[in-house]
Amino acid sequence: MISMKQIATICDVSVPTVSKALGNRPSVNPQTRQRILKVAEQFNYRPNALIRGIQSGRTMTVAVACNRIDDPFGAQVMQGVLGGLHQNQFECLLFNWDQSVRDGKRILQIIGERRVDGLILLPPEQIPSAEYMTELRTFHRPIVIVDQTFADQTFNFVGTDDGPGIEAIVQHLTQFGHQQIGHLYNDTVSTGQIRANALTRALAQLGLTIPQAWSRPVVGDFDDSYVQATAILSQNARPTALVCFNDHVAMGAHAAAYDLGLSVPRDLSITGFADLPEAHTMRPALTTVNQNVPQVGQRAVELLVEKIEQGEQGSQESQTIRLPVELVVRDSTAPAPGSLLENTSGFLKVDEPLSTL
Amino acid sequence: MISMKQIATICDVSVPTVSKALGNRPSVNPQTRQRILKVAEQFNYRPNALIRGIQSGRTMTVAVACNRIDDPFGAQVMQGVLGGLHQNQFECLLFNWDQSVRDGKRILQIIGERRVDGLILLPPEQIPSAEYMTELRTFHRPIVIVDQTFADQTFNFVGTDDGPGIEAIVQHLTQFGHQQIGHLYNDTVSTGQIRANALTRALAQLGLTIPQAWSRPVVGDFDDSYVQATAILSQNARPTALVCFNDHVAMGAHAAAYDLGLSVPRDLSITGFADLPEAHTMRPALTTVNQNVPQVGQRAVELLVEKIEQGEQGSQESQTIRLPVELVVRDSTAPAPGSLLENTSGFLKVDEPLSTL
DNA sequence: CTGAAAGCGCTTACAG
DNA sequence: CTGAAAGCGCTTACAG
Repeated sequence: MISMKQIATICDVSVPTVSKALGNRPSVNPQTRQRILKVAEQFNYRPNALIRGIQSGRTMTVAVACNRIDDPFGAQVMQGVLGGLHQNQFECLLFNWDQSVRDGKRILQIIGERRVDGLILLPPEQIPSAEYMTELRTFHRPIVIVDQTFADQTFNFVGTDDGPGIEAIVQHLTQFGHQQIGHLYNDTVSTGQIRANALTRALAQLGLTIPQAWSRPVVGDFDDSYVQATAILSQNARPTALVCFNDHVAMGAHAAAYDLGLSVPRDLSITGFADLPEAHTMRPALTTVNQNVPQVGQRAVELLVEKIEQGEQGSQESQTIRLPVELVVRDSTAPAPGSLLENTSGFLKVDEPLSTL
Repeated sequence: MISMKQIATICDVSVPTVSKALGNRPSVNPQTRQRILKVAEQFNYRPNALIRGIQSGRTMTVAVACNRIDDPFGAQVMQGVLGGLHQNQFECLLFNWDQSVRDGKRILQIIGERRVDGLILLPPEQIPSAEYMTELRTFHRPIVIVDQTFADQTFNFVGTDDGPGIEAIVQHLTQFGHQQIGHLYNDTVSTGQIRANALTRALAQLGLTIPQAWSRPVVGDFDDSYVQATAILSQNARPTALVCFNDHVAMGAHAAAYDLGLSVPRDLSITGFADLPEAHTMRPALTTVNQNVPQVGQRAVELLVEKIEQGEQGSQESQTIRLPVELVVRDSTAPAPGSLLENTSGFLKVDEPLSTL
């Protein structure tokens, strides 16, 4: 690739003159500028962004660390992140955090060496290890964490307002006459804890509780929830509705019900959380809470860019942003078997948001 | 971030000495080295990778251009790509090609400015525009294109051996007694064309053809195929099996069948192509062809790295690599209604590869 | 073993 | 309007 020095030689001027001409600075003779521009064009000159990064102290690069890029939730976040970064002229350096840690390569070392301007952390599948947290602390540029909060949270955070989502689900199910409600929860992540608490609270207000036998933890996604749902649904006494931690857990529950010969939603209502594309494509389509996942990614970028631009003088306080949700009623929920409502509420089955919370 | 110069000042030595000490070069007094290492450690020194990139002409960065990162196929590729890059010590600069083009920002300009060592191109959803191709030609470093070939292909390519996959599907379906076969094809991409041709040919060898009424094009993914499948399945005479371009098209067909009250696989067998995670989680689980998608991504990286390391002297010929596939028989296919085989072949329903082609 | 010099590809004062 | 000089953070001969 041609350099300014080479252009300077060709045009018989000095490098600073080339720099000024190409940088559209005023004090250059129009004719000289033309000559220089023409040569640059001809040889397809590209300014070296690495140099610019060194000199300005701004690489216009944001690192994004994910666990698995093929996790549909993370992929949705990424779509928003990429959009936001693009709008702000930043580029995205993508890392698999687990992979680096597994190899004993410190991800923040790489990020530091590359002088990225900030870091977006996609939700780890589990509460991160102490090692992970310690490493985060050594990064002296803005960080935004997406979706999950950590115990001793002092990070910028963008996620979802989980509580109201669960409340909307409870309202929806109880309006359908469900009283026998089961729960597949994930208490290894903050969203799981919040949702579980919200569920218990919302049900309690209606005088309802979830029997131990119908409440089971899931950690992994599909396969694990398939096993746990099978365990719940194989009992003599079954719940009429199953509230699931997220859409993937709901898919596991759906598969378990299907394989047990149960009909969803006739025999069992199922709810998810997230509103991934699969919620729309599976059959029966999934009643779930829309988290507007790409929007979460977009906001994460906006917050990060704000922090980057504030630099050292900005308030060092970390911000927490939770985006609102909406219940999306589809076909995986129906009046409880035997309830008075049964066979009367088909009109509620629309594949669009019912309410904004 | 502390620099070598600052370390040099603190340790009262010259910058080259610091460089040698930190670079583990021999000719440094052990005591001097110790002093330097200690200070570096203490101030959390990180060598500036930008400088290294400039000096070595190798940024150890590969650009990956995708259309939508939240496309599950692309995400699976990415998982393999990230793994491969990590193994080879490269980092990944991720771009959304469409986004850049839409904004009139030339992606290769950015890539050029950042001096990436190579480019991996994830499959565009449609045959790329002339503009896209022209831009590609101006990039003078190795490029590997994944999954789709282009008309005037002279690029390095890693994808799937599509033909045998289709042949395996045909064999499987006809063994199940299917003679009335429908087809949802996508002839806007190279894989779609190859698969469609392979299907026609394989059926012809068995004396079978697909009636016009049962053959429909799909371009988009789920929604489009839902519409097309509904059109096919709403006719008086229905096929007993539907061969779908890929898993997402199969999901659309499955949803259409479900919504029409048809039972899969009793009334209709459906096959996909790819073996995305959804093929395993949907119900009935999808009979499909496993493309080993992450492996495709991994191979793409290996080929790219090879080309990068060869540099200018390597053969400039572009390579084409097609990975083998295997048929995965699950629950979306069954003996054709009315065929002699009906009710006799449950034993074939295993969620694992039947054969390696 | 150590450091002054030159260079990677630029930009930014500053002198002419 | 133009260019010599200094600097960004390094590395690599080379002289001492």
